[in-house]
Amino acid sequence: MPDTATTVSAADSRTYSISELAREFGVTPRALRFYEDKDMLHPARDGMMRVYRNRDRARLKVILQCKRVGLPLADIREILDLYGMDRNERAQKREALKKFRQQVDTLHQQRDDIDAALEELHNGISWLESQLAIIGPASDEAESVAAYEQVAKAHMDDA
Amino acid sequence: MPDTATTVSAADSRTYSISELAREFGVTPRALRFYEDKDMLHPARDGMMRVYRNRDRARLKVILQCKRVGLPLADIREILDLYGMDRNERAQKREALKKFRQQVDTLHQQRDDIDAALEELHNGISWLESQLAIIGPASDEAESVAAYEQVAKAHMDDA
DNA sequence: GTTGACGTTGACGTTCGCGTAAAGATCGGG
DNA sequence: CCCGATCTTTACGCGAACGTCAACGTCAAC
Repeated sequence: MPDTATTVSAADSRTYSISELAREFGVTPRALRFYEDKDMLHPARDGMMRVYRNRDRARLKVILQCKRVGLPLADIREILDLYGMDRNERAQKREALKKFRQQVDTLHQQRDDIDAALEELHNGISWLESQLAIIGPASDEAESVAAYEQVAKAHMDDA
Repeated sequence: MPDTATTVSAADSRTYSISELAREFGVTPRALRFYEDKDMLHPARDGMMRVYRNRDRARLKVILQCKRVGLPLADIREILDLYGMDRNERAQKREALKKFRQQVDTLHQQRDDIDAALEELHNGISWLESQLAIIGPASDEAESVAAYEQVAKAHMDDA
């Protein structure tokens, strides 16, 4: 089964046009140019046109993985920079590891924020539900506004 | 204990200057003006100066609560608009309830995204750690780059 | 009188990650 | 020879939620 899969597997030394690579990863050519502008990719050139080799393809993969993980492009760039330093890749990896761990922390933080928000939301929801449960007693009286003021105050003062 | 607490409790009919109210809620005056510009607050005027009464204070409280919950200002504005309609507050509350439930869904979605990101991060971290565990065999050989390429490929192809 | 704290209204700047023209080069096909 | 597809660069737009001037008025205090 070598021939049929040739185009897909065989981690090869192909070259890619910008839109080829873009399609493969489900991004737009604009994104690739943008990453290049941010010094995250450095494709070769054939005349004017960008020529992506598998080095660039690998870097793009890293970029997109890091993006999925929520890292800002600036941080991703630093990580990629470290990978280019060739010599002391241990320091590089330690740096990347550091950033990853930081990102774990911030993600945990964000998750806690979301959980807190969800709690507040559930409070608000059950309050609204209780309000709606009171089928509508003296709702046509103009004092309903003042009533809201009162209830809202009681509700919010402990929040 | 009525006198001492007079300034704090006694849900009163005070008036607030913009910076008073801002300080009380830990936001900047600019934010309050911004909310007003977005028709979320409608303070009275004494000449040029904004005069906030407890109605506005309550609305601000709602705004900040909704913000904490992650609602965009546009949605918060709609919720506040509904509260102003006086008559049919049941429809209003149902609308708010709807938005709250929607927000619950999006927050759950975001949490799942974060969890997925955390998983990927943990994978990346343990990969980096394993790389660092190999105390550093032929790291001075120039082939370390190619080695990275290979390992990275193996790592990323299943991701 | 003048200083300083507070208020006002514009209006442009910021951050992020691209999208979206605009205007042109280059290439193969019909 | 022109068409359409694909590539290039430059550059402005966007959306969210304000920040940060600028330039000015107003007030009590010293």
